[in-house]
Amino acid sequence: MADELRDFYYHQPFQEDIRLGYNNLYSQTRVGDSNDSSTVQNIHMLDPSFMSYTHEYLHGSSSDYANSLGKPFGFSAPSTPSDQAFSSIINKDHDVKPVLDVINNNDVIVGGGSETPVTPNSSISNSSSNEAAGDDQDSNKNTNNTKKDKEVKESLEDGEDASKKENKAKKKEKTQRPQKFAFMTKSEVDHLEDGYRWRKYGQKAVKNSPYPRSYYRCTSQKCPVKKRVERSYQDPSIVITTYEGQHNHHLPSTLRGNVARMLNPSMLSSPSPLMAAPQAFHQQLMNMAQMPHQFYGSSGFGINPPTNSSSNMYNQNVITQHELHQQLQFSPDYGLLQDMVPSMFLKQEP
DNA sequence: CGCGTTTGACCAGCGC
DNA sequence: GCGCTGGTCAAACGCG
Repeated sequence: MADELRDFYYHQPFQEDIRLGYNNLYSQTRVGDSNDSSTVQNIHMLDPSFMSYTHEYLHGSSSDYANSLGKPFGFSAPSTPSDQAFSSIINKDHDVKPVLDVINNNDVIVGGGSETPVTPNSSISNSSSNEAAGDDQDSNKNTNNTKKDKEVKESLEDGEDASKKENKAKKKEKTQRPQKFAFMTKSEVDHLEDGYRWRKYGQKAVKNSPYPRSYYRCTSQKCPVKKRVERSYQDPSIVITTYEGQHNHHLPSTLRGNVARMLNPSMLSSPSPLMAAPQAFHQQLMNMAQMPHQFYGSSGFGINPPTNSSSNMYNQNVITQHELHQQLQFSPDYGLLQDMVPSMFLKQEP
């Protein structure tokens, strides 16, 4: 995994946030960099299906929600003895925390923020949302921005050869941009059950980490989805999972039952707004991801957007819980938003 | 026997 | 060109 991505992970406090209904379901949208005036824009949740799936993991779901997304979730199989344990795992032991949308066609999301990496070798680069991140096959090459910029610059200066280079670069960009979605999970289990079947095809030692990284491929025929799983060396209780690509098939029927059972709302102790308005929730997430400024600034919630390149939303763009509650109460989506607003935006009141 | 894991080898990209 | 690193391959192996 990229140093910058890893560093980004490692600098996110993994908060045990029980204030919010959706434990640790954060939309982390770091914006800007102290040395880069270009803020990260067009932030996406990347793979809506996975996003919803993650959410379902934590809080259950209705098949209507899945269907509304056009995704093949048709849970119908009967329960099995393992259901209970599975459910227990999901509901209690695993706090899933979507970290960031790494790549989505035109945008790279790994924001530098004003926090600089602690790791000396690391380089949370100024991941401006320009073409410089185009060759990011592995979300780990944002540090190449300058190089790429230079390349492009030279291309512009060198005539025909230059245009060839440029075309090559563009081609490269287009061909190597699989969707990726990374998140952290607090779990003792490395490979988390997610309803799909995976075959491990590799394992590598991770630089500067005692924990290896495992590579998995979806076992369904012609399904391009891969995932990488590694454990944080700073906090071994955290598993970092990176999904790449989108499933082009249904959930394995043998597993759907378990998942369905696990996600049965009746098993949940507390009702979730998602149950009532899953579509709205999903839309909110997508909106929040794509237009963070609206949520931080112009939404009327009083959350100020990053005003300059050195803004750090973790420190500066926060409001108190009291303020938030006051403001959200006037929103028709209060319940949803209450649960959605990342706790990191909330300044703890004394 | 089928399926999944393990693990050393291999390859490509990148920096020096 | 060389070495390093991340990612993948594929044969061997284990398990039910």
